[in-house]
Amino acid sequence: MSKSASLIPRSTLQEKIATRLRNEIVEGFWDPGARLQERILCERYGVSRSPLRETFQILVKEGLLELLPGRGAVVTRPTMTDALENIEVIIALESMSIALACERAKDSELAKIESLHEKMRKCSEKNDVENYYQLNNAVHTAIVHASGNSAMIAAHANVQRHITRLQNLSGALQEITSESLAEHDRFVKALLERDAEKAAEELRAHLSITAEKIRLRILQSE
Amino acid sequence: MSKSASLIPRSTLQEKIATRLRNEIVEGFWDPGARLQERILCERYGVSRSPLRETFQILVKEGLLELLPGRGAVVTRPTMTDALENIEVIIALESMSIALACERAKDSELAKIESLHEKMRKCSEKNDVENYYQLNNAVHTAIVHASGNSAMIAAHANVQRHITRLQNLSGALQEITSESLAEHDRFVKALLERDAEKAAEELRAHLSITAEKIRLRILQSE
DNA sequence: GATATCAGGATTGCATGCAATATACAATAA
DNA sequence: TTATTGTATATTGCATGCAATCCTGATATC
Repeated sequence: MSKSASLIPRSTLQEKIATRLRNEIVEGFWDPGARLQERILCERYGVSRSPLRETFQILVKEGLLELLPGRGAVVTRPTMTDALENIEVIIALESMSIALACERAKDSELAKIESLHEKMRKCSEKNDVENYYQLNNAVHTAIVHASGNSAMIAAHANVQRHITRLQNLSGALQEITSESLAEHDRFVKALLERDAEKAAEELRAHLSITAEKIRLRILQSE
Repeated sequence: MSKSASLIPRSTLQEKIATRLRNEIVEGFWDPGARLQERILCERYGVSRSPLRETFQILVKEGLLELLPGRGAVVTRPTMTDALENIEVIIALESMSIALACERAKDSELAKIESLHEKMRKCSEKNDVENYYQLNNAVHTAIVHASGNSAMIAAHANVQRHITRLQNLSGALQEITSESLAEHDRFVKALLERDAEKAAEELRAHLSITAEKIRLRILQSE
């Protein structure tokens, strides 16, 4: 009990800055295209340039920043085309996840998903838009977690972040509709019955409709 | 033609270091678990600590390094369990990609894939293991590119890297077998016929066999 | 012999310094 | 006016400095 005194790892400065800056970008505090000057962020977060610049590299990898050599960091500008590409990746990851979840997830995990789904239904009945979105995302995330595959979870989180950001920036992509809820009903039911093929198909169908809506938006804006 | 003189962006030091260090880790020059001391790498690459430390953050995001606060950078130790998780993500991404490619890819792209496939067949006939692996990877990567989805391409590259690394570290995961080649034949044929459903199914079947082999290895080693 | 203690040096985390580049703006020319 | 040049300032890219922490190994203790 002597060798390593600090088994509880300290949290690093970059982690903290990354968390703050990431949230501020995803929530729209910094506009897409905005230039992030080092001096200003250093003052804002009360740190020096070294940990800040290391944080920049993290957020570049997350697709939230772009680094222009000699000109510093710029907030990326997510487009509807990006959203469509991301949704297609999400379809791939979530349909695989739900199939794996049917085979592997513990009953308690499935029960948890059902409970989130039911809460979401309540919100839809009360027309509680804010919580509806959050629970919607929570259901999808929970399904990926239920796959028990941490690489899948990481890949999904990376892509999900962009969708969330575009929802924040451009108003919600999805509305509360009875169709959407019915689709959720179907894939959750199949999941609870552990019918992998059906669950994957229903989830794919649900997400494809979102993808189709985005395609329409892209056509409109051209 | 005056405002921005440097439209051709300079390459940054971190990029160069990242490329070198990434290759060295993937190719096994630095052992898994090895501690990377800043001073040693600075001398090796002829740079100072600032750009090196920024590079560390990049490779952490790529899953090649781990940063232990106060103790610096350590090369990650990929396991067979990781490989299995990664293969499952690859199944998700590639089966979606091949379906999209059936719908969208240009004839020339499909022809390119066919040509890679045929080259691979030649290597298998000549028992040219080295090139067989490379072409095998090239076929899979080309299919993802043919999806025309850059988010998919990026996600796939991230995961593929780990598989490649584990192949380098632990000897090849796949051998040249007539079955494996026959599987390739089947999904390439379906792709050329633009039969999305069949192509996805055949590719999934092919990759699932790799996954199964990894599962066996995991069981053996326990 | 095994474990604990504790300097001393090495190494990291963060701050700062310096030169090169980019930006902003005023003066000038077309 | 609009475009162009020159210059001062701001900003970035990389190097270095300093204090806190970690590691090593020599000594002490059981």
